Amino acid sequence: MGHTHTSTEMKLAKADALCSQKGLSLTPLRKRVLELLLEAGGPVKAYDLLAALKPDGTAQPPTIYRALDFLTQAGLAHRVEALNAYLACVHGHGDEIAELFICENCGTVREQHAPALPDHTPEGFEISRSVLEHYGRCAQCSTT
Amino acid sequence: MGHTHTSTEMKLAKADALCSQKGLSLTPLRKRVLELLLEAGGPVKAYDLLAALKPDGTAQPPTIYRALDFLTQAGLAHRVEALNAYLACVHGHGDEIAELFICENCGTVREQHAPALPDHTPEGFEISRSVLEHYGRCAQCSTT
DNA sequence: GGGCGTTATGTAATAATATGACATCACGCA
DNA sequence: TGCGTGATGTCATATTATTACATAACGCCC
Ligand SMILES: [Zn+2]
Ligand SMILES: [Zn+2]
Ligand SMILES: [Zn+2]
Ligand SMILES: [Zn+2]
Repeated sequence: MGHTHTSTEMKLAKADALCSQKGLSLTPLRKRVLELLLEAGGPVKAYDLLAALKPDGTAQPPTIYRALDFLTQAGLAHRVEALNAYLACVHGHGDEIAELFICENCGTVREQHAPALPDHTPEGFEISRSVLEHYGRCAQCSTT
Repeated sequence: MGHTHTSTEMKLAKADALCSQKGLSLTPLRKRVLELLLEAGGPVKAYDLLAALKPDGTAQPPTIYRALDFLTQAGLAHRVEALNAYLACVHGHGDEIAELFICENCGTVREQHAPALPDHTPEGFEISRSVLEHYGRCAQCSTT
């Protein structure tokens, strides 16, 4: 059994624990979608996930969008806004939020934490959600 | 003649100047789209712009997407990724990039500058474009 | 065990957003 | 004038996402 597979299983187990702790139910369908995201190791489009769920094409869009909504709400995945794609979250976030560095050459995404309150937030503005995405070339791709 | 109108005209004149300086041509169509964005004073959807361009519904999508591409390339407008909407840029950016604070209650957007190189950028990552959007409640809407 | 509310899923239809491909037009320039 | 280039017009289609309603699964009370 390869390393990736084992790692995926561990992450799924962690997700299970996190969900039951929060009173959320990580159903087989939702878990399967998270597994697909983890296996992909990068951003995946909703319709690609849909096709992977049911290769015969019988799964309908709401199936995948509902699962993705759940996962993003639960903090187990992020939506990459400028790609219309979804990404498994690689580490729980507390107060901090996700900041993504997306390589346009090789497609890899590096996820980091960023402070919930950016510098120079306008006086009185209450942030409920932030989108922090940087596009460019990763170190690997820059040198070639 | 009201203040808003005058201000829009001034901004259009500035845009004209900026374009000729850069060797870009702010054609009537492109200028009209920018004018619509300026008049709206906030994010507008592509198909709404399209409808405004030709209320009889004869304008086709590529018309508006091409104009928006031009305006965003020229730095005269921004795409608000998480809204699928477009926004006139209220001030030229040099090296700095746009950071948007979007009120989900009243729809107003506050645009600020942010440094092109965020803290903790991964070693060697070359950023070509960043998306910085914060959603929440503005000061006005927080107090009510 | 039988009703019953709640949550999750299945399914069909459609809406909303965006692009590709090719024709035509306008304009500067040899 | 003829040509090359950039801009626009137009038709078709692709991609992304939601609404609405039916069904299923499950716990809970009786
Ligand atoms: Zn994350
Ligand atoms: Zn790369
Ligand atoms: Zn701007
Ligand atoms: Zn507000």
